[in-house]
Amino acid sequence: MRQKKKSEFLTEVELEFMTVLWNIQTGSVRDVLANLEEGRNLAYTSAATILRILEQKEFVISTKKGKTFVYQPVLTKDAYQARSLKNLSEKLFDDTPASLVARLVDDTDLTEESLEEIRALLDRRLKNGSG
Amino acid sequence: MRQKKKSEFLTEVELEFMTVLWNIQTGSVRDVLANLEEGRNLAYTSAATILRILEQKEFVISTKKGKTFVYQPVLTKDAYQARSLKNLSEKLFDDTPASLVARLVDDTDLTEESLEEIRALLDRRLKNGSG
DNA sequence: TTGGAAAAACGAAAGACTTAGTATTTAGTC
DNA sequence: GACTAAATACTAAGTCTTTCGTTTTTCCAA
Repeated sequence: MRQKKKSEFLTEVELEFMTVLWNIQTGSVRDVLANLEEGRNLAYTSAATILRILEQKEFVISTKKGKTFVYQPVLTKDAYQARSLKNLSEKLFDDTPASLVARLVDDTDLTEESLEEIRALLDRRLKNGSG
Repeated sequence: MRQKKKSEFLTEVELEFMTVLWNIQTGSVRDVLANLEEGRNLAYTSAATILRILEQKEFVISTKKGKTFVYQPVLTKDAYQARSLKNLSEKLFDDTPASLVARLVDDTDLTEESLEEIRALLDRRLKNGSG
């Protein structure tokens, strides 16, 4: 027997939709549909269903403008990024963020610039303490 | 005959099982079951099913020892970590690893030690070039 | 050689995800 | 107030995930 757990994370399609909403900030079903990537042919009703589900899961809220619902993210992209990273770190990196960064700089083909950039922001963070 | 689409990523339970296998390196259904976290009560047949699915998806291979199958990861943990990070970076960080690290050091409560450690390995990586 | 225990094979059930069709409601127009 | 176009609500099909029960196979010991 499996109890319904409050889903903390977005499914694939949900993330796709939230990404659009994070970009356009606010929009109707048609707006979101129009901002999906080229070649994505999704029925209007499918998009409406996804948005309704996102509202059920409290990732977005809607307000009625005329006869149209306008959707807006509740969770910021930054917050969801942080949540996802925390989860990945816990589940796959033994809750050791340093090892996550190690894997990132070892196995992804990062440019020298990216590496410098990363170090620079670490330096800033270490100087400004607050930790 | 349509062959089943093999997914590139592990589901929740699959990851749980792979984590055990990455630890013990090789093991039977009973071995894996015994190494799940305390309090996880899963039927033998459930564990067997998960391992069968993992084999179907080619995350593990099995060899027969007497009447028992012994399972072994095909994909290393390192490789799967890299794959997951690449995916997260693409899907949620606009394919910009630096912004991923930025989020990590900004929003996760990292200890000073973690930060130092991360910078240290960046320094090593920058000195040893190899990029 | 056969009986029994352990393992594997098979598949079912419940829920979640994705997609979309049909039905109903609604805002504005005449 | 009735009509119409557009939006929302409802529902369903098909697949995947997670769990586990039932049936079949397999090895070994008596």
